[in-house]
Amino acid sequence: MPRYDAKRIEAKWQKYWEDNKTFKTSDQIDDREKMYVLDMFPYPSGNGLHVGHPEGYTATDIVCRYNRMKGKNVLHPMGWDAFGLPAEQHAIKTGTHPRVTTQKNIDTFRRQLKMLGFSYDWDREISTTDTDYFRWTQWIFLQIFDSWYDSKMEWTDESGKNWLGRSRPISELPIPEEVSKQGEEAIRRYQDKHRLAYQHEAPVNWCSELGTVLSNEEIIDGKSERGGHPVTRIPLRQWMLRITAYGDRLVNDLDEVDWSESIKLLQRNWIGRSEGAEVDFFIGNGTASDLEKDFQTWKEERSQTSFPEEAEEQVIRVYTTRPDTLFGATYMVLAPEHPFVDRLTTSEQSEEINQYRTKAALKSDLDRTDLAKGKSGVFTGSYAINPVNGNKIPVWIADYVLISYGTGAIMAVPAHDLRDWEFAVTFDIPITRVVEPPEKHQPSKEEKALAREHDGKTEYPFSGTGTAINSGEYTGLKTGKFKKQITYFLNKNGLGKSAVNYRLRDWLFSRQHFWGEPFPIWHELDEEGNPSGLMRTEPVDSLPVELPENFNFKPHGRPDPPLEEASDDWLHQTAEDGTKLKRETNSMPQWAGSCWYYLRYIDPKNSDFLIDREKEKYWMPVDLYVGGAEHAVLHLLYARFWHKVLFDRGIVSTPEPFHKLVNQGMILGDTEITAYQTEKGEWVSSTDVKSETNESSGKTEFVHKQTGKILSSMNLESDQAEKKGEHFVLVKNPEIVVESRAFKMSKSRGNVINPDDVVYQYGADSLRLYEMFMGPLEQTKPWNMSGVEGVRKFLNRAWRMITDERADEIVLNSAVKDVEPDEDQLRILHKTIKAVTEDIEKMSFNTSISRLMEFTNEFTNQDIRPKSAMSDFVLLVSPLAPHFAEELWSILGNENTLAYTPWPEFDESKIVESEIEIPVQVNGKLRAKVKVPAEADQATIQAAAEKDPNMAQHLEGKNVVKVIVIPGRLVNFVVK
RNA sequence: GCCGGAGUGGCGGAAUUGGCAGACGCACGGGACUUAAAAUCCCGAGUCCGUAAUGGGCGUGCGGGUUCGAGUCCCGCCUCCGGUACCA
Repeated sequence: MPRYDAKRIEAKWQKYWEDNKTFKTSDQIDDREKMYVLDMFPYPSGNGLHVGHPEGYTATDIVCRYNRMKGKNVLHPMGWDAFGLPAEQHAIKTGTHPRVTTQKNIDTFRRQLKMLGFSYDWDREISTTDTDYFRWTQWIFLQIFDSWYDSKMEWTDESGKNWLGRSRPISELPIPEEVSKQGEEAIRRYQDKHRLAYQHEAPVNWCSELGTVLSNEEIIDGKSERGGHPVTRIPLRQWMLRITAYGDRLVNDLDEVDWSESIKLLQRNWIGRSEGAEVDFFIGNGTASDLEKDFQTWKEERSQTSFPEEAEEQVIRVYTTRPDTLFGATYMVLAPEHPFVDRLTTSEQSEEINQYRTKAALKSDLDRTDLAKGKSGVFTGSYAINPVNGNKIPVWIADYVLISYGTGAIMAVPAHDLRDWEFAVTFDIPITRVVEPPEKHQPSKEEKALAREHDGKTEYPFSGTGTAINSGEYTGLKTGKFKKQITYFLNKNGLGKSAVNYRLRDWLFSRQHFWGEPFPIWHELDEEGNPSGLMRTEPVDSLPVELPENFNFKPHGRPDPPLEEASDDWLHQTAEDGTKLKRETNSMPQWAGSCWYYLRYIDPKNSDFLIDREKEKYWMPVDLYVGGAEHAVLHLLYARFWHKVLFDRGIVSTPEPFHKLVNQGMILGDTEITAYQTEKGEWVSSTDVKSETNESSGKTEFVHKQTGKILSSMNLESDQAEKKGEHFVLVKNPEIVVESRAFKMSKSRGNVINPDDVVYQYGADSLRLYEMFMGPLEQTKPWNMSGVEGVRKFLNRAWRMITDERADEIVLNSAVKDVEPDEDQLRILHKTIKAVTEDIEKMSFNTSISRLMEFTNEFTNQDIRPKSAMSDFVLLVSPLAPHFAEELWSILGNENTLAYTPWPEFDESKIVESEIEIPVQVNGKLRAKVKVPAEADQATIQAAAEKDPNMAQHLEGKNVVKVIVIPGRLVNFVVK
């Protein structure tokens, strides 16, 4: 009668753990080794938990439970990344305050997580929306606001490590004399320009129909996701964080962390560090006729002074990674948004230029991508002088040059840059070759694609390195050497300097939303009530700046933030000196709260500081961080950046926050078999079907490749299809190929698995076990409901191995006896302990479950099951199926939770077998197996193999050339 | 296009990092128990040839190579998944 009853057991132990605070981590630091295991905290959406969440959470839970039993002091917290758009959109629709919606969702998530039996210390729960939490988010923002980056500062941290570059208090920023001469306000503005948090006009996606600003994710094909309304890009005042200052350190410190190489590479590519030079090209005062003469004078002056920090009006500054190709620069290109465009445009060209600029401004990023096929641009009518050879070259504008990268202007070397080549060919601009490819060089695919016929010859661009030609005194130099020498020359003559650039842009840190952290910033207003551009910070002791109450969530229809409509007492204030102040009305992006939550868990209730110094030193860094790969770039980059600022400012002690990172793979829906039919019901092989996006409706359609007819798709049951050769085909019509694959879970596809249902039907331990048994943690895997049933059957079996299912009371199975295990049993037990231990250490949970299944299979066949072996087994399953294990542990006669019972140790000597079976091969093919003593030497093994009756026929009449014997492994006869 | 990851039975996946391919599980087939079903237990199973085996051939996306020996290493392709979009 007492079968394994997951529902009863799970409720019982969840209550026990909660009542006894079994997993509470003490506030006191002790001398045990620490282990900080962190999950990426979820955004509590209205849909509740999906099966992807428990995957990572189960993995970390196993690691935690295992390490507690190993005697470590484990910190394992959970919380909520609870600011975000959906709650605000819900508020606009219904008027319900986002706080209410959010609280409701959090309650659902918490209930669901508790139902799965994770060993979180719930006393440390935090939400980014708690005023007590975002008080410190704002405080950190003020630290960033109060910092400037001194890239030249050399310093040593507490551990004795040397660093170059550090964020320092803005009060330590050296003020140039010409600035301080202009007085207090000039100094303040100079400081504001150097802060790590600064303001900047940046384009936003404005949708006038919806009356709101949209994020990139809310735009599909240049139209709003909701309603399909047009979106335009308009400039708006925004907050930026100077993450590029940390570009080098964000790249370098990746060497210090234990992350997969592919994630590190992803980050490196995202940062996209490149080395090159900045060079000034002389343009004079607009369209001067004496350009060449003025150039000589300018060059003279420059050689006396040095390369100026900021370019003057009379030069175009460019960034290039190939200063060695300077002699081949035959034109220049400015981004359409470049501030010099107006000045450089001649009256004849102005109409064309303006048209082009208007067109470019309307283009979203996507349109620009569409335009990637082919180059467009307009000549400004003006010229610049190439500083190395004095050549007069035309200045163009083109949208293949981006205003946001480098200096927003390039020198174009068509012979050695594929984009410049394409542009020059299109507009018939001269091409000068200045690099000779290495002798055996063959043009690459891309280079071949751009071939042109010129003077009867086929010409290709060449973007590689080689030997300089047509480069004056530098001719004959190899590219690398040339770069060094020319950079030295440019620097000496004040014409250029070496420079580093990043693909990474400064972080756009403001959003035009209500449901986010307010900025602790006041703007000073002048007599007319307009912002003067000067700012004040909210005093630290009056943080947090809370969101206004009684707010009307309906959009006000302007691009500026919704908080502009907040009540006057929130929005305005008069300072003690009588200055009128207006609050910053942008809010922080959702990333803000997730940038430092791992710190707050360590000391969640501290009301004096964001984290206690000693606790931080004990617990940081996070030892294991598990989450989805979708955060591999942005979240991890932003959090690392904040952490480094806090490190520089002495608030945290480690340069990196997350030591080991693991990304769990996605869980797909159940495998679907799809077949295609014409309107008339004729089957069409999936190999003859292509999918297309319908232009007008935006929906995906299936089209017959040969006839172009629209097809319908239908899902089949698995017994309607079978494998034939490479493909699956219809059982009834094997000519027809069908598709068999698993898809991402989505509401629209209707293949979403709800964890609540799985727990209801099979229990939390089965869900946990199945998610781990599916395959390697980091891999993408399809869900399969009967797999859950499989692990459930395993739990049933293991339950029966220990208890007597047929008894009326819960009692031990009569086979379980208080006796010593025999030699075989000991070997199985110790082999299992060893394998499970090593697999958990490797986070190879799927194989550790296999081991436990093998153990169960072995021991259910035994008539006598020693109690000690059963106890060890229960301890081994406990991290994976904790409720199940706790219940069996108590049935085995133990009083307390097993959560802190020492992990079983294995004894290698108990594992070795006295006699082993060794495969015997002939020419690498398995022909026999022989039993030999485990420690048999080569000669003994070979003799045993030769004696084997099966071997005689294989060796008969053959000439044995060589015999390979690997003791303990195999024998291979090489014969002719 | 570029970057990254992956291709092993009907399916999910294992394989001391060069040494018995297919552990473990699902699905499937056969049997036992049962009046019957569920549950449970036992047996079978990569594939082809063969009456059978302790038989033989072929088998880790495809084509080559290195090696006594390759799922694993090297060279050249193909397919799928994920990321990214003119970064000078």
